[in-house]
Amino acid sequence: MKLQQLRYVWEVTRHQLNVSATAQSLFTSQPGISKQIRLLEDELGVEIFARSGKHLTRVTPAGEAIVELAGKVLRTVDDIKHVAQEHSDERRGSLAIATTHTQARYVLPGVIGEFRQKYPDVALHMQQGTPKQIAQMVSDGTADFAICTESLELFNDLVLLPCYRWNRCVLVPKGHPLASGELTLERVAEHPLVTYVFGFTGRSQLDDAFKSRDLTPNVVLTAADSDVIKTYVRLGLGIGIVAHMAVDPVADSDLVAVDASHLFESSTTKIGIRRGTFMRTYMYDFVKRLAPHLDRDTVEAALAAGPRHEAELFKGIQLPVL
Amino acid sequence: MKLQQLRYVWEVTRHQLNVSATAQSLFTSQPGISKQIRLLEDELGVEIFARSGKHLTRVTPAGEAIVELAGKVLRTVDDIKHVAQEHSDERRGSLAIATTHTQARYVLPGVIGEFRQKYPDVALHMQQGTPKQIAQMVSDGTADFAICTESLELFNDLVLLPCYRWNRCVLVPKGHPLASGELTLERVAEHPLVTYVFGFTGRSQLDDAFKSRDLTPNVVLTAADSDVIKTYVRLGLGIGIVAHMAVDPVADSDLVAVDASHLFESSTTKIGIRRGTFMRTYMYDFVKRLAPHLDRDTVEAALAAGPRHEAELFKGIQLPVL
DNA sequence: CGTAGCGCAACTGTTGGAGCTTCATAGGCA
DNA sequence: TGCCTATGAAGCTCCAACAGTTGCGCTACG
Repeated sequence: MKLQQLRYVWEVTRHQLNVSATAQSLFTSQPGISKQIRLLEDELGVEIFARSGKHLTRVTPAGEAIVELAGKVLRTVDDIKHVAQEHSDERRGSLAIATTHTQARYVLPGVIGEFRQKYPDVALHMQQGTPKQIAQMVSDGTADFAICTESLELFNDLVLLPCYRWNRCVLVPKGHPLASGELTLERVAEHPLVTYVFGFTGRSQLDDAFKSRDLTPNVVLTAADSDVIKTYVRLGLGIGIVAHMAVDPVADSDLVAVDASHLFESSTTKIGIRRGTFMRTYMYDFVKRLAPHLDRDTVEAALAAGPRHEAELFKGIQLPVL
Repeated sequence: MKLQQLRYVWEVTRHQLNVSATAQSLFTSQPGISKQIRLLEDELGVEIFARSGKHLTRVTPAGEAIVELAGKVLRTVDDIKHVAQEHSDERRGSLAIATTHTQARYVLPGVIGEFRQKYPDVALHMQQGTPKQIAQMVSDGTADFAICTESLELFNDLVLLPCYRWNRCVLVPKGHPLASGELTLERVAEHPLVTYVFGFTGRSQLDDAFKSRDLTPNVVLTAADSDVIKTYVRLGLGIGIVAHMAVDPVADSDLVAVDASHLFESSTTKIGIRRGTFMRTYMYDFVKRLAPHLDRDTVEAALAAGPRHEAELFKGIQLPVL
């Protein structure tokens, strides 16, 4: 058994069982991969992929387990590389962050700015996606950190560290009736709404609030992106409900942001890290810059805690509110 | 990075950094191993071993972490092989049991007899050692199961499953004053004792009992082996205190065994399994034969539970008493 | 001062990968 | 429904790289 073989098996499953595409992405030849996979199957005495004729159609039950373990091996190998790099040059390395638009655009710039200044030799990779994709990436080992508000709890190989809470505001054009007077859910529900897609940036809290008052909001447009929402508010399509931190007092001075923290439950943005990952020093530093209460000891304790047990660590902690 | 390189690094550390000895045990040449380790160190950019001249003297701090991760990789690779074998032939494989003399000699024969009958193609390996060695072997991956009464809790990568409780008895030659009359700690303390070495077969419970009554037992000989203890009792060196199950009504009919369960706390024998191991079907079966309350679901739940949390699973369970 | 034990160098057998060809399937289209 | 083409996997051969072997010299330690 060779690492190369495990890598091929893992990558082929990640490329929808398309060997040629896998070969291209790995800069090697298709026959090489086919051959190595065959060799591995021969050695193990089990078919990993089911074939119909010359096409790989699906992963066998044995293959499922093998692929998962192969992933574990590859991640551990990555950890070895990280450990080595940590000991040879602790300021050099790479950091892959998977996050949603709102975090990437409005929260992370400050943190990343400071971080780059301190660690100019750490290559930063930022990937955007849906909360589920983000969680998947970290679970896979494609990314180191998942930073978002939803869906992270779906993967129980992720340790979740609550970072900060945030509230919503209603965004209206200047002169809009909602710009003045007391803001109530009933008044909000009278207007067409532009807000986040379900599964994004605390959308469920929003729905819950309306439902608890038996109101049906008239959502005319949803987007995964606060900037898109603002654009349509400017067009007069409706009023926007966005995260408070997504409002820029200068760039958005043509709009009026009315605080809505009394209408909706606040949401908590968390950082998700795969359990068992080797954490570089600069990774701890990044987390601390994102959420000052998450110092190295706290994060280590959470990573060491058993599945579903890290929550207890944060019982008494007051999170910052953005 | 090659699996071979990781295997070499791991094996060299397990051979006290003696490359030549490692080469012999792996049936390869010393320069081959040296070369591969060099190559790995070059690739990682870190020294794994510190050298003085041409001798490997110790493992560097970076090396410590790398060796540990390499071990993890190798164990996962073994798991892959096990998975494959489970799917190709679920009745064939191997099972390595590490245990102490008392279990191997008096408890396991019955279980292993039945087991062999059902799984004739599973190669059984039994290794004896001190409880600490046993725990280390399972933690290493050298053995699958650790079966003993002590020290297993020292390794927190082991999941501990309580199997059965057992009591002690006092073993005396026929006609000995202790053979009749009520057995008390005070009377026992009047005689020279032959019993288990500390760290073996529930020795600590024994000491605790005497200490709680402010008695100092006169221990004249200790052994790791119930048979050795019996031999010296026969020689008249003193009275023996052994596990109840270590007394054979036929073979030991020349001695008198007086039940001492009212004098000493009962001990619990546990089975230790490394967290995250892939368990073959026949392994679950073995565990169930050893302790009927440990069915597959229970064991799986315990293996999935976080460190130090599996104990909760067994709160309400009444263990069999041997 | 002798020996255990490592590194170096030249050599060899093995093997992983490239390139081309062959073969099987899926899907489009009549 | 049947034919045809595009896609994609496997077989084969050649080559280059490399892991492992053998023999030898060197170093450290008892």
